[in-house]
Amino acid sequence: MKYITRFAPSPTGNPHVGNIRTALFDYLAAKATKGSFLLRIEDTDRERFVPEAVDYIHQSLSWLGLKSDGEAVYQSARLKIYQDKVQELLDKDLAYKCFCSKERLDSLRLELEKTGKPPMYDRCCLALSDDDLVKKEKAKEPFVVRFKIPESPVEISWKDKVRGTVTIPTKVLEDFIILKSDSWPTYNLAHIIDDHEMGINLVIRGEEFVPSTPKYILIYQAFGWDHPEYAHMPLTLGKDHKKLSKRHGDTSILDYKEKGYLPEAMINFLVFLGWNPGEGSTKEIYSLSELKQIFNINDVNKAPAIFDLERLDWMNGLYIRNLSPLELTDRLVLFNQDYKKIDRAFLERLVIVEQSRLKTLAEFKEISQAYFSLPEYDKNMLVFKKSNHKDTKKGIEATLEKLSNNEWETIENFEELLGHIVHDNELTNADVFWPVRVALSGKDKSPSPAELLWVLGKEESVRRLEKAIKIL
RNA sequence: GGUCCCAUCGUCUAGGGGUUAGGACACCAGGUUUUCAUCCUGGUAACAGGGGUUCGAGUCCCCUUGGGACUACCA
Repeated sequence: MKYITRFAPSPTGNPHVGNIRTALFDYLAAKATKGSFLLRIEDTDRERFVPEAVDYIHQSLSWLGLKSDGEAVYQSARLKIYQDKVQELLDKDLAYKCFCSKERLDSLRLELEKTGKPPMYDRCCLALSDDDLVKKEKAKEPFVVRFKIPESPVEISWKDKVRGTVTIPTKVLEDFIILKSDSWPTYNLAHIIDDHEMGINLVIRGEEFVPSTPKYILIYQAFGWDHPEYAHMPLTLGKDHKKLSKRHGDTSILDYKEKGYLPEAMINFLVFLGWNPGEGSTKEIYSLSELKQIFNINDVNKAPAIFDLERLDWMNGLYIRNLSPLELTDRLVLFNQDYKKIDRAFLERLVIVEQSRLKTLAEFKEISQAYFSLPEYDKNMLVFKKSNHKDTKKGIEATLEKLSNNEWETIENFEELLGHIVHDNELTNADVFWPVRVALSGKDKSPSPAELLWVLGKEESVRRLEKAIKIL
C-alpha cells in the first residue's frame, strides 16, 4: 500500500515539536511505502492567523529535510469549494443553518454544565419553521451551518493503525459547525474535502483527534466517500507528564535549531518517541534514509512519551562526535556566521580539540572563549595538589625553554616533548602537565596541555606561559 | 459530569503465555600513568494493585487505581 499522507498545520505560530514529530511520521509512512508526503496549510481561522507562521512551517520542515511532494495547498484559496459542499449538504438536508447567537450558546452550555449534562447544542434551530427560516434569511441574520448528526448509525468504529479498533457512540456527538458565520469553513469540514480531493489515504495526527474522528467519518458518509485510514499518535508530554507546553522550556522545533541541535539528531530522537524498529533490535541510531526504508506505522506505540531533554543532549553529542572535524567546522560556520571571521586553520584545530566536549553547536561559543582571550584565574590553581610551588615553576620554565619551532605540527609532538621535560628535569606529571595546562587555558578543566599548545600556537602559548611564571 | 484512550527501570524502549525481564539515557563505582570531555568495564533501578483463564501470565480477560485526551463560530 502506497500511503499518501499530509502534514496539515494551522499557521498560528511556531511549529511545536509534537506537530513536527507527526510530520516526521507522515513523511516516513509515505516514503517507506513509496507514496507521497503532501503539505497543506490550514488557514481558515482568520483570527488566529499569523503571517510569519507559514514561513516557520517551511523552515521547520526544510531544516529536518522533510521535503513535501508538490506545492503546498492553501485552504484559503479553496473557499468556494467548501461553500459549495456545504450547500450540497444543506440541499440533502444533512446540515442546517443555525442562527443562535454566541451569547445564547454560551449560556446554554453553562446551564448544561451546571446541571451535569453534556454541553451539547440543543438543536434549537433545527426546529425552525420554514417561515421563520425565510424570515431570518431575508433579514440577513448571521448564521452558521451545522452538520446534523444522524439517528443511525448509533456508533462509529474504525480500525486505527496505532490504537486498534476504536468505537464511539454517536449520541455523544453534537451538531457541530461546518461553516462559520463569516462563511469560512471549519476544520471539521475543510480537512475532509481536502483529504478526499488530495487522495490522502492515511491520516496521521495527534491523539487529541480521536474523540472527533466519528464526526469526520459521518461527513465522509454524507458525501458517499470512503474515509482514509487513521493513525492517531500518542501525545508528547513534558517531564511532569503534562502536555508539552512553554513552561517545560522550548517547545518549537526552531528553538532547537537555534540552540544548535543537529537535524539528524533531532529526527533520530523524535522518531523514537513512540516508535521503534521492534524485533528485539537494540540499534537506536538511525539516519533519515534508513528510516525511510524501515519505518512502519504499525509499529507505533500507544502510550504517550515524555520529551526527555537529557536524552536529546546525549544523542546530539553523539552525532556531533560522529561528524568529521571538517564537517563539524562547516556546521559551526553555518550555525554562526561570526565564525567565518576566525582563521579557518585555527578554527579547525579548535574544533578537533573540543569536539568531544560539545553537546550542541551553541556551546561552542562559550567553550572557544578561552582560546581568544585568557580568562582571569587564581594563581593557586597553577599548583596541582600533588605538586608544590617550586616544582611547578620549574615545570613551566622548562617547558618554555624547550619550545622550539619544530614541533607545532602534531599533538603527539607535544605529548612527547612534555614527557621529556618531566623525565629530564626529574619532575612528575603533576609538575608539568597540570600547570602548563592551567597556564594555557586559565581553567581548571580543559583539553590537555599538548592539545592546547597545538591549537594556540607558539606566540600565544609563550605569552600565556610567561604570564603564569610572572604571577606565580 | 459524559465519551474515549493509556499503563515494563526516574526517562526512551525490547518483549505478544515458559526470559536470570534485554538495550539506551541519566545516576554511581573503577579503568584509560595531570584535569575535564570522550572511550572501556561494572553496578543500582521496572512489569501499578487485585481477581480470573491456564500446568504456567509483563504477556490474554475483568475490576480497581493512577494518568491523559476530548467535550469552541481552534485546528
